[in-house]
Amino acid sequence: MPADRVAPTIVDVARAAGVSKSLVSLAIRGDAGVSDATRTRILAVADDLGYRSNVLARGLARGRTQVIGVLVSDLSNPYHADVVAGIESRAEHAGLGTVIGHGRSQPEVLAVRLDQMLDLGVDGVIVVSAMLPAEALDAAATRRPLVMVGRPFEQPRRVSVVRNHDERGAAFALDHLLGLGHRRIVHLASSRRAAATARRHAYGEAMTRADLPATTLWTDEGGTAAMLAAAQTPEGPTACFAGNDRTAATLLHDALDAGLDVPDGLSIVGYDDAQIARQVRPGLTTVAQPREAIGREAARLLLSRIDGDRDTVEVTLEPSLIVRGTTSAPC
Amino acid sequence: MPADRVAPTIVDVARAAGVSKSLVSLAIRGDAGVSDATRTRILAVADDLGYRSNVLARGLARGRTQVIGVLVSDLSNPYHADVVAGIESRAEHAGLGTVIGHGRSQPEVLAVRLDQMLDLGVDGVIVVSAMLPAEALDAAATRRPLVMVGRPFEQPRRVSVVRNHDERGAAFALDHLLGLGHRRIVHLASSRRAAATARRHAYGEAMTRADLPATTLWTDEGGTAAMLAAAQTPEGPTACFAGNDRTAATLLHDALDAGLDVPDGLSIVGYDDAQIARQVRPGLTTVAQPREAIGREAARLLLSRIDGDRDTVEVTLEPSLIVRGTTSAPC
DNA sequence: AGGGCCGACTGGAGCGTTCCAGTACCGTTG
DNA sequence: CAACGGTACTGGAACGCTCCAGTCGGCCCT
Repeated sequence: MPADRVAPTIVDVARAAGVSKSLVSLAIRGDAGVSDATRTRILAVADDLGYRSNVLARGLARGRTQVIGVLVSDLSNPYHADVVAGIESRAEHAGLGTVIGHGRSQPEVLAVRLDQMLDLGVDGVIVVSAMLPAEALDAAATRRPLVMVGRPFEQPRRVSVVRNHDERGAAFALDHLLGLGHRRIVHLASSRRAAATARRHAYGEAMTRADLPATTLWTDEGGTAAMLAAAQTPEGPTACFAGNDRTAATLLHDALDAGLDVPDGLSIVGYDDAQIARQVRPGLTTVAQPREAIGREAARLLLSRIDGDRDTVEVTLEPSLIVRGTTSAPC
Repeated sequence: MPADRVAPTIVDVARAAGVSKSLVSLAIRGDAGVSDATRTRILAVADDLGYRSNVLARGLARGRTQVIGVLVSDLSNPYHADVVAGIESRAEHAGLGTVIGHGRSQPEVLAVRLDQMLDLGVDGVIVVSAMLPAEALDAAATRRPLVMVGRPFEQPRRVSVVRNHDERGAAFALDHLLGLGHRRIVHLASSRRAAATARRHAYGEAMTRADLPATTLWTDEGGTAAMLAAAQTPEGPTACFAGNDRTAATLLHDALDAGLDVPDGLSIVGYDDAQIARQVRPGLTTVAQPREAIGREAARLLLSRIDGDRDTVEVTLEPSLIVRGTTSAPC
């Protein structure tokens, strides 16, 4: 294909093959009702000319582009990357393309990107971000099917949700610590969003069930320092369940700096199995979300919505505990 | 806008405003030649009806979609995220949308995504990945303007390139070490790709210029261990210039494990200012690429190509040295 | 007063598809 | 042998927009 020649259209193929454009269209889409001989001839000619069907024109005529959009709030978050990989593999399997919109963790940018993707004609959208208000999600959902990954900020209507079971994950973490023999376990929280809140509640319930007092400290109120000071007293906590890995990693650094031994002086469990959990030393014991599975499930739900299913559902997937080096029996 | 009503078109707006669809089109695109009174009336009506211009139809009619595509090989790489942010800010400034295609570090997936984005009708593509063969890039470049970020695997024709000045960055690192008084400086290499090779050569030249012997060790040949063993002898190296931060971080871990003091027993400099450079302790001294600037520059080049500029150029941007805790004067 | 010009606006063709209502031809059947 | 049904194929309308060639007044100039 020489440079800069205008791309061949279906009519060029039709003319070259000596048939009508309608027949070329049918042949290319693999429709029945085209004789085998004609089909192979048409396909050969199309290939020969370097013909590529124009998605814009097809989208205009059919109202479908065979492309789904994925809106992520933070590209550099490996959690998002894994979810996206799951989405892509499922979409690809169904013969759909995927484009990604990047919101740079800014709600306004996120909203703009969402609109842009819908304008571009995607058949549906998966939102991997908890930063968008319910009204923006609902507005988008009136245009195209929409599935959201993670706990929504507020519960939108008309939107399916896929997320990990935060309560269960927190319970895993607490069972692990309790099983090791810890009794004085503190929760270090750093966010008041939905997922963090669920984890915090589950912590409280696990402690209550074990007949132990629950204490939550907040990082934005100096909780990390308070936690460390307490841990160095004889009656202080022997373990900490942090709301996420970043919080846990910071605590770990500060603890080591303060001369505390981890895990022997203080056990730490995080949540998310973020990249940092593998990079700190000792490696962080944490709760892992089934990220790719979450992505695949989200794509599955979206595809069924695109195929006309009108129900919006909520799916929770099971997380799992990953034991690394920051937990041991209290001494 | 009640749910599921079909989206209003330009004709609906025209009818409601009592003008022709052509005039609506002109008014909406801000074309001159529409009286102010009529324009405001049309815009009000459009807004009222919740009209959104159909990008597919516009793209079909104009041959332009006002959207550019960004192809990245690895979403979870923060370097890529920063470059993308730079691209987006420049594109947004020019009124263009951005969609991202994700290649999951697999050349075949990358190629498929590239085709898909072109099919979708993007006006141009920026490739942030060195994994695509020159022929795939050239093929894509015959369809739309294409700019690539980073050193191409092989040099494609018809493609503009934006990258950091690896030679200069390596020279910064070496100047820093030499300035501190180091004389026995080893290079630890882990890749034979273009950027790594440029850094290696620049290391060699800097050493030659300082009249010192150059030694390159390869990680895939046990270079890290050899490096550490040598560093513990009296006449061994006092500093190491690593080809990238991942290699440097591994060396740092292993050095600390082996009981070597960093920086006093061994100084280490990395390259890239990856996330990990900030996470290790002590923080890694490294060379930072101007990532956002690279993205903005790539977008600028692409926009000018889209506007009809036919020249393909190659732009190198200046990196900078970031001094953290892994370098000090030799003792 | 007539011609020319300019600003505001219109109608229709065209972009590359899909979809629908046909047509032509063939073999089967009563 | 005419009616019928089915298969293979065709032509044109439609999708929602842009673009181009006009039309229509009103104003200025000579």
